[in-house]
Amino acid sequence: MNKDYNPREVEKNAQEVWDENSCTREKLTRSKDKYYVLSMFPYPSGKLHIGHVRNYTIGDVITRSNIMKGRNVFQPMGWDSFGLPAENAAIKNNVHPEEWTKSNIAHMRIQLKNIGILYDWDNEISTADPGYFKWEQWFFLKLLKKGLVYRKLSEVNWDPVDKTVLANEQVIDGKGWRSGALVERKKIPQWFLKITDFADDLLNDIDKLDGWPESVKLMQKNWIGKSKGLNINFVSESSSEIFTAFTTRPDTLFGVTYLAISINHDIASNLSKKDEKIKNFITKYQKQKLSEETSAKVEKDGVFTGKYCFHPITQKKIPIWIANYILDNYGTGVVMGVPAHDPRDYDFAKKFDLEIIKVIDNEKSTNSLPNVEKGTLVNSSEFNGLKSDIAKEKITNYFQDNNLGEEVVTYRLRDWGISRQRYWGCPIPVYYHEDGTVYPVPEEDLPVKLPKDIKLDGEGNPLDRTSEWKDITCPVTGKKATRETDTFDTFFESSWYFLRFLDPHNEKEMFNKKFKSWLPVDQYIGGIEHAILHLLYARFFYKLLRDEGIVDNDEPFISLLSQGMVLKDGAKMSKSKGNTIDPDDIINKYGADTIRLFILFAAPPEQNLEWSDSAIEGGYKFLKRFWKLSYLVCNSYDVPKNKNNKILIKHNETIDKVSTDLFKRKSYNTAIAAVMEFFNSLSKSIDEESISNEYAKRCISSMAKLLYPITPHICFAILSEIKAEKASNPEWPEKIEGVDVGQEVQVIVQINGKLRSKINVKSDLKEEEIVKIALEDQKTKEYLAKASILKTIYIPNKLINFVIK
RNA sequence: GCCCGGGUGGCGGAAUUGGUAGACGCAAGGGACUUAAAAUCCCUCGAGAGCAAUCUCGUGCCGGUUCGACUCCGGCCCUGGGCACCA
Repeated sequence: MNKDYNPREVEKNAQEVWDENSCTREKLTRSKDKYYVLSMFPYPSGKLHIGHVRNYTIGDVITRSNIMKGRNVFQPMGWDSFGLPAENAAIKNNVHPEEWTKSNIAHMRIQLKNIGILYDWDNEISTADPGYFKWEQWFFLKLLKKGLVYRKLSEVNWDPVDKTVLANEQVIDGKGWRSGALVERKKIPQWFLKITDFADDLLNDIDKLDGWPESVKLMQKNWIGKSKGLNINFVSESSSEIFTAFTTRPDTLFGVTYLAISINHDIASNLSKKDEKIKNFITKYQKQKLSEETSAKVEKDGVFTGKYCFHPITQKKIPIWIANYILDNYGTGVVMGVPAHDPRDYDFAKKFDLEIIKVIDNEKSTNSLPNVEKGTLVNSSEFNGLKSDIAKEKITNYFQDNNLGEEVVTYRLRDWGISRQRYWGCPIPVYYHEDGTVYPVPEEDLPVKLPKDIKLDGEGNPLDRTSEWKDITCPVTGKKATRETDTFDTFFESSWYFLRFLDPHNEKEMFNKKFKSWLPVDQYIGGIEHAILHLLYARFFYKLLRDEGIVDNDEPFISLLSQGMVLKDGAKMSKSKGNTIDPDDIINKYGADTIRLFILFAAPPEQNLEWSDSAIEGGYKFLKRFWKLSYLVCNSYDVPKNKNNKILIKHNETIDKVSTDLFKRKSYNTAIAAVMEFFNSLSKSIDEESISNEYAKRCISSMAKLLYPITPHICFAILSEIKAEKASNPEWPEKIEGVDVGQEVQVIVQINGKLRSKINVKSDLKEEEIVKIALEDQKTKEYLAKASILKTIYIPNKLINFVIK
């Protein structure tokens, strides 16, 4: 051990030892005490960013602390290597996506190794590897056979200049990012997975996810959005046409003053054939994207169809409009307009001067409309005076009994569109005959690989333009055929990667059943931005795998830690803002332990983290002090006798505290604070020479063990110096016995809830005795002098509150 | 707009089940060491009043519940994430 802390040397030594001792294959043969730690694998964008460092440091703390507790921990790492940035780089720098991706991976792998994370590198995977994506093609064909996959027309962002489909992020203010052309909506046939068949399964199983944050579970529940409502039939005046509107608020039925239908509704397109005005309206808004967000925010617009229908109860005539804010992928694409009780309908009615009838009364509604709250019905004939919930039920029954409508259950969740018109993705393994018939690629021809020789210039879809790849002869019929040129959504790859990690080199199957016992993943760690889509798709995929008998359980991730983002100057780090931090710079300057320490100390894991250059310096200083003190204790501290055991009590308290923080609370910042506190006390005891050499060593060793999961390199070096200890993955420290009996505790004394005094008492005293001591306390006496005690509240070992007059 | 988080000193944060607000750290100020600087070490550090003991106020804003509220309830403001083709 050198006198001075040299992170570069310390880290190199430790990493060499860990590298040599890795034996993943042997580990995976045993499932006793198995613990599968998974951090969300990165997209290989080129450089690790601080968010990755945070994610992977948390994963490593969980991994190392569990190894120390004797668990058999598997922690893999790989690459989510298909995706848009590779194509963008190809267009910009004329480099092949594969080449670009591979060199990024090579660089980022080194970066990860430099942080000292204990990965099972033998099991590394890359999703762009045909050995990986072969199995998702194989699985897709299973689903196709089962009828869980279908094709339908669906809208995309179409850049009319580049003749290409754009991702949402490539559309800026409605214009294409490269061409600047006004982006249009275009309907093309695309593949879908029937996730809606599993809506109830996905919803109900959320209750099994005890180890997930409530917020994430709630977000998923709301996303699935199961709701009971009523499909109401409105009969048209002029013909026998029926408009079925879905509503979750039958209680507002008497407030309906118009009917609004979506521009994509069949009736709308029929009318547009005859009416120029309607045609223009539809053409205009068909070019614009309509999401829930735009539906809420868009300037409401509409066109009157000239038609009316009858209110199903009052028989009043109601105008039918085509409106730009009606979603056609939720409900029926027809909405009953209730301006008084829906903000969007309100805006619409105001603009077109439609009638507004208030039918719900509550405290809030006295003078402000629209009012979405429940309340008591008014202006609703025989339903007047009923509360919303009862009215909903009665009105629903009325409709069912009179065949005017039907109670239905709807979901917000939509089927998962998995087609992407991109080159850098996994080819969808089907082909088409000239008549359009779909054929699955025979299993023995899998994987369908990507052609290497392609032209990527931002125009069109390269696969569509590569006829050597696209045009084939049908292996079954010998007829001319063309391959599917769409590739999978990259969420497809990340929905099952945690299986493949266990058996990455298997050429015969997706995943061998002997690894089943390693599932589900015990601890999953990743960014909160994935709370819905990725996690929902992975849960869905797991159920599909279960139904195929590939896995045995219902849910893939037992416990989930959703980490917050890393901010600089209050904003998300991004290249455009120029506020990025390169982890390499920090590691070069201070070492990996410092960045690990800082990133865990600066904020609790699930919260956003504000980056600070000066605070990182503080972490470095602490490690230097820790090194210096350890050196002193190991080399030149020689005090034979222990003078008091306060510091030993602190030793024990710190072990308790850090154990709870690491294993139960996942509160790494407070665990570090506790160790720092202990360090300060120990430092003082050593200065005062009140602790013996033997106990000082014991304290240093415990501290190195407590910090081992967080700053493993320096702790490895210090434990090596103490010699008696196992330096690599040591055991979790134990308390010193017999030092903390008969402790004193501080009890605070409050008068009317205000802190007035503090008393020290033995922790095993009874309530009466403690109250007696408190009443004798000088300060308390002063406050109680002229008062009478109305009530005494005692919280054991914490406080006494005298309520006085 | 909707769904889910967050708001506490100059800054990052702590307070685990409603019970001492500000642990731990950063920055700042003062001091020691040094020819000097760096490094290191020591002291002070929410606001106001007071010579002091000490007192009053204080956890985004307004109100409520409670002996007691950063914590629970109602309303509002600001801010981060998600809204289905970024991953």
